[in-house]
Amino acid sequence: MNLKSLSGAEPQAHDETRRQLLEAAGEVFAQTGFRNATVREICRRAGANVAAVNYHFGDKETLYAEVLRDSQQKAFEKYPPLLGVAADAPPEEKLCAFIRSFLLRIFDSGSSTRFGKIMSREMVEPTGALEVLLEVRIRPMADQLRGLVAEILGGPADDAAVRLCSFSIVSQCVFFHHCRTMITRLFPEQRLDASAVEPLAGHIARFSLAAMKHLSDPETPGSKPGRALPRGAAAARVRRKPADRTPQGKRRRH
Amino acid sequence: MNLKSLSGAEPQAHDETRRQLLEAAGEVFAQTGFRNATVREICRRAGANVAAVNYHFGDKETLYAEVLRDSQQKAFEKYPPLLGVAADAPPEEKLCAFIRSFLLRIFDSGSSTRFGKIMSREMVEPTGALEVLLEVRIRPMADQLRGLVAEILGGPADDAAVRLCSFSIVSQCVFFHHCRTMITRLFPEQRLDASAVEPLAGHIARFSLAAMKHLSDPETPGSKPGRALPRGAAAARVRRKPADRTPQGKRRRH
DNA sequence: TGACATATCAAACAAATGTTTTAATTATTT
DNA sequence: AAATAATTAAAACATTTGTTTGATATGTCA
Repeated sequence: MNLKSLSGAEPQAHDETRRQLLEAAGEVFAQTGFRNATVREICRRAGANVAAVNYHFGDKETLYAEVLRDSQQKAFEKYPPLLGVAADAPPEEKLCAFIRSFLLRIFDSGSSTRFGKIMSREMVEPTGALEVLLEVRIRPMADQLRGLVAEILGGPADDAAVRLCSFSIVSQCVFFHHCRTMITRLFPEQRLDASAVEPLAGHIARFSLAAMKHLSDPETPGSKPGRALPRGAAAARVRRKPADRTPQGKRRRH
Repeated sequence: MNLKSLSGAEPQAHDETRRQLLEAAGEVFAQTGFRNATVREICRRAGANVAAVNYHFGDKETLYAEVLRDSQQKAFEKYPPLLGVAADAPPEEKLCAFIRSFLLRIFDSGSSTRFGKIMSREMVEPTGALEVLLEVRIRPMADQLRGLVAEILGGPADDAAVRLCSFSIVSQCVFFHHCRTMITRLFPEQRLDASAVEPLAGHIARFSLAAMKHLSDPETPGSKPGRALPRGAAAARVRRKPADRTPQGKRRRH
């Protein structure tokens, strides 16, 4: 007897299992990462057999690649980099949109949150699946941002300066996601969900624009690049005192 | 017969194994993270038996906690937050030192690099060992930074603004470590080791100081906080076309 | 030297996990 | 309806991995 027809939740039973696997895998991978995720847990959530992943996707890794591709596509479909601004808008306004979209892609409470979570892990522990995404999505986005920054900075294009400023902008965006754990523990009052996007995007945009507009002001301190570091001053080491030598493990029976 | 005395590399054989375990564990944990690291690999590098970790530390987790404590202590001993500035120096100068120390702690090519690598992973996947570190090291450092920022911003202390600016500063520092993978692939020419610290610190300091000095300038765009988002515009989804239904796995024999 | 605590080692254990196998079931086509 | 292909299911497999065990060796101290 067909169990599916009894449960009565499947419109077409054709590749329903496959879809549910993808869905469940998205949750699990986002929550625990590629390596920590188990195909058993994925199949359990999908209501499928343990062998289902291998049957439908070949192996765990291809399933993961599929999930990454899927979540990335959905995230960028929903929040393209220049969401809601005209093509001829001034670069400052485009930058605001860029930042806002970036944060939305990370903080959206829907299933596209997966993208942010998975990307966070890919940063620390990249898998093969990152390669394609890098060329297809990340590099074009990086180019786009550098273009905006160059426009805003004005004057003769200094590649290094443009790159560094782009880093500064992106870093502020990813920070709130990557360091979420730490931020939440240090500042429990700091909201870190979709409702936080507007204020955060506002701050990042204002901070970065103010910085770029006045980066070359002569009065700014800290702009002495050749400044040497008094390294020796703090290099004095404290000798570690010999501590208790008893084994730290569970007490042995001797 | 004593193998150690034959190999002739141990000054005092007392807790030499323990020390070597700690050293090897530092490498392995930094390289692969807590969960991916195997005690077998650690013991192999330490030239010890598989049981050594459990004998000397009880279990893998306590060993990890010990490694984190150790690397954190070394990193902050070598690079305290306000490395090389006088106590009565102006806040701008202190901020420069703060940023430089932060980067040095992350990029130092010695064994203290472990601290940065391990912390990166703790961010994404925190373990119990993070708790103590948070209160002992991170919170004081966060307070210190907020103090500096408040001084630099001047005027009436706006807690939220101070916090956001602190985030902006720290985010730029951790970015270069956390997103190392991506940065290196996008910009192979960007150096990301100890030699990069001075230029990076210089940029971050200049960028952030310029931002804070001119954050409340009226001419800065992007400071319209209530700006609504045209959400509906991009929400149109593309229907996925039904694709080839053949199983993706290894061909079955049927 | 002999007794006792400490340390090391090889082997085994137990649990987790990605994958495969074989059979049964369901869907599709002839 | 019969035959064939696609899918699901239960069990087993093979490997990895943290930990434990029991024996053996080593160092210390009476």
